[in-house]
Amino acid sequence: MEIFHHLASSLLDPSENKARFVDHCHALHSRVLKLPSRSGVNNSHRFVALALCVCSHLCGASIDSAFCVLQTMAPSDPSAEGACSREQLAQVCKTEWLPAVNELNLKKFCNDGEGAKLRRLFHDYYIAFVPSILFSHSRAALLLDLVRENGGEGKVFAASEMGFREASTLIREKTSPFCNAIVCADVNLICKYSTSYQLDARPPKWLRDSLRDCRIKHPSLYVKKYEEKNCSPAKRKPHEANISCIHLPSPTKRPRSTVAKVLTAEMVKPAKDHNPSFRSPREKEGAEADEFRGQASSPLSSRRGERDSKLEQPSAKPLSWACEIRTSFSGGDFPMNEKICELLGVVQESCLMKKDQFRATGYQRAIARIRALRQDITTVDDVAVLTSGKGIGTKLERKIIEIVKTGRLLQAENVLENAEGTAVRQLCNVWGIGPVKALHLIAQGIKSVTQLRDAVRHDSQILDRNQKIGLRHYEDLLLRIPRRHVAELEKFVRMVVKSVDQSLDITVAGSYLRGKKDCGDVDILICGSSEQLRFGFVKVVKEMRKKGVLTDDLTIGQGKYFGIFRFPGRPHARVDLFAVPHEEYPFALLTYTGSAIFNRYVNSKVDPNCESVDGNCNRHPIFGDTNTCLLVAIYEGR
DNA sequence: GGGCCGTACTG
DNA sequence: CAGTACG
DNA sequence: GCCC
Repeated sequence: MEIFHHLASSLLDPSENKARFVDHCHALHSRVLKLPSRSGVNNSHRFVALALCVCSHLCGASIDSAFCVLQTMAPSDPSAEGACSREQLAQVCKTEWLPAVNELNLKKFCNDGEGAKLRRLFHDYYIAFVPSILFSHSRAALLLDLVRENGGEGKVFAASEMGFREASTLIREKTSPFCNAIVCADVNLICKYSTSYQLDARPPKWLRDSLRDCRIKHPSLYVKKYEEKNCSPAKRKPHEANISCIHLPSPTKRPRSTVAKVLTAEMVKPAKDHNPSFRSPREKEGAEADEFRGQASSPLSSRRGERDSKLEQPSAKPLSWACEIRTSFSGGDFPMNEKICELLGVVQESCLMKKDQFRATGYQRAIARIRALRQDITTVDDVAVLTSGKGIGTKLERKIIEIVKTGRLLQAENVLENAEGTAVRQLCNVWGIGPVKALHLIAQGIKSVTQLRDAVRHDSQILDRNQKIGLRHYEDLLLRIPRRHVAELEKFVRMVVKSVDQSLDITVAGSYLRGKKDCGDVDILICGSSEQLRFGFVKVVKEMRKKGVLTDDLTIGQGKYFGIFRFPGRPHARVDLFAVPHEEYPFALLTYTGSAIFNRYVNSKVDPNCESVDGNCNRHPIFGDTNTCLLVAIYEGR
């Protein structure tokens, strides 16, 4: 019922309407309780389904979009992520609720104004989510932002009015070039997103114009030079509280070329020009393509099949962009996959402890790939699904088969029994302590966090400043942060930021933006012009400290702040603040949204020899061709 | 057998 | 510089 | 660990 109250309070202002609305929902609610239970569908699923129907009915939108709206409005509602698949929910909607909801005619509770408000609300999410079929949902936010900033919004995205089919066509027509144009520009540029270059202005007019018209204006305009800035701001230490400004952009250490880089006109070409498969999705069918499609489609597109048959949607778009990386799927119920990931995770961690980072990366990629799967690996035959792609070779295959067959992994058990390994693992969980430090400590006879605390009491020299902070909050920092708490922090920080400078705004990036159901830390981008950030960023930090939310500072660097926050009555948690000038925003958002594995993938595509205008400069690996993203399911980390 | 991301802070 | 961290 |  909470969902309905939520729904009612967000949508219906006059309390009379609201009460009646809730009454009707109560009626539906009691109807739910009388329904017989069916396999895989419990009553909480029914509530969700009911809420979906209400949404859908009120807005005249598809159940799928309703799902997105609902998820956003009540993201932490546990029933929304239960074992019931989206397909099942849709089924429940159709068979059990849609008639009842239509019959009630809930629309009468919204007068025109409210109806418009509701539609607007829906519309906003629609914009944000529809592209998530074409782009992964985390990139969709980026797209949305860029599109809005460039005034392309209204016309292009009258999505909810048109219904899904037209919208998706439009988006395919318009937004892909948009996205390609900005974010994908030049991989080299993206990878240097924040610190190496400074654009003159944002958004440059030439770019704005061509985005608005979806056309290249004057080719010469697209050639832009990015010159190295070599200012070197003074270093500041976190405990020196009297910092008053930061320097943006950061001083640049350019590891590679020093030659000016260029953005070529190619970056604003529509995607179809680069990507022959863009428009002709069904060209390369074949078993491999099918499997890829099945494996790596985004959550929304997983229902494509159904929609196809129902609406006869002309061309279900296959993946064309490498950014459509499937994010690991938390809503599913794949016990064996989880088991495999858990056991491989143990081994992965042990590799990390042994400083065998590359082996660890190997495991990490494999785990991410399995997490992204939406089919449970229960038989040895299923394992073939994994080995046919990249990232999982013979040795991992053997281990996975072992797990599938026996439910155990000998190697993992050995690791867990190993006393030293356990000690290293525990110590490494302290923020600031890595494998080397852990081994040092063990050499001193310190084998657990408890012992470490004792030891520090006697000799505070054994840990540095940050490690002590990490140790102090050891237990708290191990906890994952529920989305709902992140959302609250977001609200709070935005409030603080606005109070410091109206023109600044924030974006919560990281795993939150990737839609994870909980997060290890919170990454917040504070966006504004360089000038405003220069003082504004530090003020924000100070202000938050003043309000008692920041309990410890870990580091304060050029435009970044790592620290620890706590809301009263809640555990401490890690928060990262990044000052992001407008001109860097798309790139910063891209990197800070991650995942880490995705970033590595992107970075690995950078051609170090690319130093000037030439065709090779503009490959588009992020939104690139399907062929390169078969691997991609594995790029979603935690 | 050799590669595996790029960057930035701390001490 | 190595170690640790960020995505 | 995987991939070339």
